Amino acid sequence: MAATRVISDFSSKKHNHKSCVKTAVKKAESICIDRGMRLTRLRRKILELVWSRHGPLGAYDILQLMNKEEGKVLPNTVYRGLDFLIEAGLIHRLDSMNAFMGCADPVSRHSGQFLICRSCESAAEIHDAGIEQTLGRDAKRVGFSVEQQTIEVLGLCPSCSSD
Amino acid sequence: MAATRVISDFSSKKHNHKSCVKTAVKKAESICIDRGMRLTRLRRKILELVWSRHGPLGAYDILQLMNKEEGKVLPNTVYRGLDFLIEAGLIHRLDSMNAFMGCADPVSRHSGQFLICRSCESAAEIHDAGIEQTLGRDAKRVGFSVEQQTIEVLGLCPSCSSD
DNA sequence: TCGTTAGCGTAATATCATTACATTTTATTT
DNA sequence: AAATAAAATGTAATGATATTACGCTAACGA
Repeated sequence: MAATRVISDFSSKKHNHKSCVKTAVKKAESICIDRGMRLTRLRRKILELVWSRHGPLGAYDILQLMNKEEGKVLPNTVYRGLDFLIEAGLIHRLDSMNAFMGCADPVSRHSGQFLICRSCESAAEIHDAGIEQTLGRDAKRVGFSVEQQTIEVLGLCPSCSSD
Repeated sequence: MAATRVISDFSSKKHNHKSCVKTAVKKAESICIDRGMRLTRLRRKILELVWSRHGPLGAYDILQLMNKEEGKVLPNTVYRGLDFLIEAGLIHRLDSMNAFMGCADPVSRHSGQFLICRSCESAAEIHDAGIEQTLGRDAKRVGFSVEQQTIEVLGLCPSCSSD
């Protein structure tokens, strides 16, 4: 059985977050160049804002940040940016929260698997190929062909568990 | 490894759907009596409407049906009914669709695992204990304590695949 | 450099969900 | 049976999330 990868763990309080964002933007730039996609100023800015936390961020939160840091921006603009970033695999959408989160491994295209803390709203992304396979097998059994998986686990992160 | 159970399969076109609804309501009544919960006229009606399809139904769809079949009803009323039914385990919420679907096995409490057809919007519910276990083990590895799982697979059902 | 396409600005609107408070119904106590 | 308490429902307003439509501009490809 394939190993489980932790794509992004719950972050320690003292990590240098700016470098996370920087790394994410670098990866995004290189991916977009490779694929002939255009990471415009606006899109890059939205990506940075999504990465402002190690957890999901709502579209209207992003909108607010945009309005603070850029000029006036309307919802539509943010959603367009988010759509592009999702399309490019640079962020994931967390359906159970109506929120968005940066992907630390955008090179390998995948549906995200998330552990979401209901207390501090941080989240970790993992990738367990076994789950993917198992779901695929289950689906096949009833004649269903899989296109996309939503796997989101709600609970408490290590630091909130210990409180 | 525990076997995968199909809780509700994709329905054949010729099945007698009225009997599905009837069965669901019977189960609901017996469960509520057992647990001292009150399945009121309104709640029963909402349960029936959720069961009007073998697939997820939106809250405002239900609202519309309510307005047709009962007198005037406001959103709040529907959401309250849905909250009760979820609480009771009689229906599930599908986060990826903002929609609700009846549970054919409400006796055993569980988070649902769904295969959702993007074409005809029908859905099947399965329960693969292995996935639950595996996710639990993955979570434990990073110190996360699981409370609830959202597992929703989007794709094509057997009959839409063959078109 | 011309025509086409992709990106963005802007407003309006659609869709999904909750809050707050009044009223009614049901259950519990006396 | 009457008084009280608790649960359910009625009603209006509002909040939160997301999309549509249309026009303009910037970038790209021939």
